[in-house]
Order: sequence, then C-alpha cells, then structure tokens
Amino acid sequence: MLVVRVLPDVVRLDKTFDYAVPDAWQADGRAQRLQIGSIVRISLGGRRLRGWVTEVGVDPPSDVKLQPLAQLTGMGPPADVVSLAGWAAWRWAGRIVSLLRTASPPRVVSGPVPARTAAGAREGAHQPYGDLFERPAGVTVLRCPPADGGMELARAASRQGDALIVVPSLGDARRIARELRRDGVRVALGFDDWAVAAEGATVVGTRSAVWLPMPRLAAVAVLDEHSEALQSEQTPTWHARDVALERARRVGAPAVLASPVPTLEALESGELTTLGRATEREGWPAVDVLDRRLDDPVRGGLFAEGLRDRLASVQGRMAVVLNRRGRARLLACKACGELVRTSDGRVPMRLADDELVAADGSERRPVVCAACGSTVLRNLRMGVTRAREELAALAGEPVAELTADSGRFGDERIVIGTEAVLWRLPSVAAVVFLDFDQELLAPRQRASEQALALLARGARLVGGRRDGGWLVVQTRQPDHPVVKAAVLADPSIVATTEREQRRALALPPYGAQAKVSGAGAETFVATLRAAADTAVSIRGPVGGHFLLRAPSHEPLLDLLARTPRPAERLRVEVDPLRV
DNA sequence: CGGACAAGCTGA
DNA sequence: CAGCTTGTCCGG
Repeated sequence: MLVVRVLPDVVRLDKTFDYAVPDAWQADGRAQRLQIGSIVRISLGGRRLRGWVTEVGVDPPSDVKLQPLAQLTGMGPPADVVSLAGWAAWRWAGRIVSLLRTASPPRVVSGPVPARTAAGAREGAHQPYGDLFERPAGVTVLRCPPADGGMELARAASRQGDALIVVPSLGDARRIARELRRDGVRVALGFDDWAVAAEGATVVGTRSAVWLPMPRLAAVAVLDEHSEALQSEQTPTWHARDVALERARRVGAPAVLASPVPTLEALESGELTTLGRATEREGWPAVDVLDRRLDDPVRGGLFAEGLRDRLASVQGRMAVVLNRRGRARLLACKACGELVRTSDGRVPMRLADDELVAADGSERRPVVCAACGSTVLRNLRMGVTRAREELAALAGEPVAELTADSGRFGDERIVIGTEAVLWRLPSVAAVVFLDFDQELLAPRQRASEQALALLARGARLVGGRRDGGWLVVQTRQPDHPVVKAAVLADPSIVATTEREQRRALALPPYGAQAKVSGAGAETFVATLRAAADTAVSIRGPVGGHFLLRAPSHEPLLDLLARTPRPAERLRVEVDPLRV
C-alpha cells in the first residue's frame, strides 16, 4: 500500500498526517502523478482540507488506520521549491504553509503545458554584462547607474538558459518579459504563467517569482535589489533577494544582484562590480543642492532662495516631492537655520513642555540651538496642499497635486506630491526634493540607505547627465554622505559610512534582528527568556513590541524555531526593514 | 485550525 | 441537572 505524508493548508496546525493512496489511483495514473508538492484534498477530523504532499512512500504507522486521499487536485510546487520553503520558514521564523501557499499555482494545473518550441535567442550586437554570469557560480553585485533599466542584464541572464529575473514592480516585469519574448526567449511572466514555468522557461516577475517552478534554473538576476518591494510585508517577511540567492546556491547557478544603490546585505553576499567611474557618473543626473541654512532665516518657508530660478530654467515637466505622511516634525533654529538634533546629529529633537527631547527619547536638553546658542526655534512642517498654493505663487504658474491615493493632473508643468509622484509620473525633466532632511533624519535604522534609494529613483525618472536631467535637493545638511553620494554619483560614500556605523552597532547585516508583536508576544518572550540563550538579547516591550538581537542569524532563528508558540496571535518579523 | 469532550460555574 | 463557558486534546 502506497502511503503519502500530507501537510494540511492550515497555518496554525503546522503538522503532517499520513494518508493511503487509493488502489484505483494506481490504475488511472493518479498515483504516478503524486509527488512532493502535489496538491491534494484530505479529510481530517471530519473536515475536507487542501494539503501538500511532503513525502511519497512513507512507512505506514501500524497503530493508526489510515484514511484514503480524497482527491488529487493538481500540480503544486516541485520538491526543490518545497525544500526551499522549508528553509525560508526557518530563515524568517514562519510557517512553511504560508510559503507553500505563495508557491502554489493560483489556478488548478492538472498537467504540464506542452512546450512550444522557442526560436533561438537572438544574439545582440553588443553584449554588456555578458561575462557576469560566466564566472564560477557565485554572487556578483552589479552597481549600475540609475538610468539603466536592467534590460541588458536580463538579456545576459537569459542567454545562460532558463533564468530567474526578479524585479520590484509588475510594470518592470511586463516590460522585460515583452523585450525578451521579442528576442525569442520562452518567458513565464509571474504566477499567471505557473504552468509555463513548470515546463521550463525564463521566469520574469515580482518578488513571488522566486517561488515559481524552474526545472532547469541556469542563472539568477535580481534587479533593483535595494527595493523594499522585494520583501514580503506579511509574516513570514521573506526577502526575494535572499530566497533567490539561496535557490541559486542550491543548484550552483550564478547570481547577479543589480542596483544603483546596493544594500549592505548585497555587498556582504557577493563581489562588487561597477561600470567604472565615468559610466556611473554619466548615468546619474546633475544634482543641485540648495543649502537651506543660507536662506533668510526670518522669511523661512518651504522654498530655498534659488528654487524660483530652477523652476524657471528647467524645460519640461517637474516633479516636486514633499514627503509628509506621518513624519516626525522637525525644528530648526530661527537664527542660524541649523536643524535641532541630538549631540551625535542622528536623531531630530522635538519640543516637549519646556525641553528638547530626542524623537527616540535618547536625549533631553534645554531649548537652545546647539550651533549658535539661540533659544528661538521654528517649526518646519507644512502640508502638501498649502505647499502647492505657495509653489504656484512662487513659480507664477499652475501646479498640480498628486499623492498615493488622490490626485489627477492635466498638463500642468509642475506636479507636487508625496513620494508617489516618483512612481506615477512617466518621466520628468527634473525632480525637486523640498524637504530632504525629512528623509535623512527619519527615525529608522536604514534611513540613509532609503534616502539614497529615493534619490536614485528620482535619478531614473530624469535620466542621466547627458539627458539634461536635474535633481534639486533642499537640505540643511549639504555635507551628509547621502547628499554627497548623489552629487558625486558615488554610492560607495554611503556604503562606507553606513558599514562603519552598522558594524559598530551590530545592526544588520552585521547582526540579526527580529521584532515580536501581537497578543501572544508577552507569553512568547517569557518562554524565550526562560530558554536563556546568551547569544540572543531581548529588549522591550517598546510600543507593544519586543526586539530580539543576536550577532548572527543562526542562534536567533534556532531559538525562535525551537520555542513553542502561544495560542494567541503572534507576529515575528525577522530582519524588519523598518525598526 | 476546528471539533469533541471534560470539567467548572450558574440558576432554578 | 440542564445549559453554558473554558480548557485541553487530537486529527492520519
């Protein structure tokens, strides 16, 4: 009698059960189609449930009488993806069921789709990036300029055979898939083409594409590796970059992580390649830094002295960015214009009663400017709507307003809004960051990295130096490494300073973190504390959550994996992007 | 997870 | 002691 082990599709259950394969299935071929990952229906405790086969040909336990499988629903993630899901469940302290759901076809796939013969891939005249995948299997980090859309890298990957090409957005995926198909490459575009991928194809898709079946994976490329869109916001908070790298490692395929602003995680995982100073400089636009400390401190306002000239001189559409959603308000000195910050300059301070208090509570001092000793401070906050009116007055022309959830615009030349303008406008001649200090001083561990990524996004929108594009950055910190990196088109400036700081503080990737929250957090953390693992430190509760830290992932993840979870809801975020 | 069943509490 | 809540266990 053939017995299979099945994991029911119930997250909280997290346990396998054995089932007998009905004899009739041998005759009609269903038994032969059963394999690891197959999706079946089972009855369990009187319920009908979906489940995944995790083992075929199990020794039947003698003490229980087995139920028969109720139905073979269709194909599921192949064995290597099931195994990858198991690894990811450990790596992000989640349940394998959540990951198998992500890895399963959205519609029933009863059999593989017949392979259409693809035309031979056309050889391009020039093949940049050609050698990146020829290196002995390993990880290469490609720092390419923002203007690079990644198409040539995708082509280079697909020349290796079936390539996995991961991008942050659906739009990117569609664009790359279209071009590759034009080249004659057999392409599966995301999960809608699950069955195509299962037959063997180059896969192009957003983060979930790392879970598609790829029987002949030959190369991996992750484009815009720095993008936050590559990490799942639901738990487990798996990161497509890390899953893709693990997948490449398992089959010995070469992998390239490409980004104009590679994360430290990427830089730690592979060898950095750049296109050379001259090419990189060409691929960044000119950056105009308007030092707000030089403005007339009494007039103040949202616009630097030189902005009106910029608005007038730029030909074509301009995007004006004012990030204002739930950000901490900033204070500046009315006399010298310096921002009010903690003594190490990293955290903005706010007025609380008659004292200055750091946004993270780490420091308090009397209401005095640290730079000039003045006691008169000014609030810098202003909303987008009022900013639009003032900007229209300054520019002497109509200005459109655009935010993530609202905003229609016609042919106004200037569009103001939150970060959304960088994602919703097709292309512009210039991008203005009205309040870049908001980004530089955001109370987040990755503020610098994210601020530079924002500039890179703006840079892609306006194109390279030769296209005449401009970035205009209003700031009180013109010497900040992020600003310098953009001005000099050299992201390594940020990488170097960030690396030092994160090493010193043992922050990722030089240490592991996990955020624990939810109703069951208290109980869970109590159990963790009882386990007394000296490598793992536990802080909290702060704002309803606990923060676990360890020098590396292993002790932290092993502890999380072996600690039983409480019945109440529990959210464990490993390597959270925002702490 | 959701159902089954046992133990504990309440009101008549 | 029925009727209801709460807790624990188990499913193949």
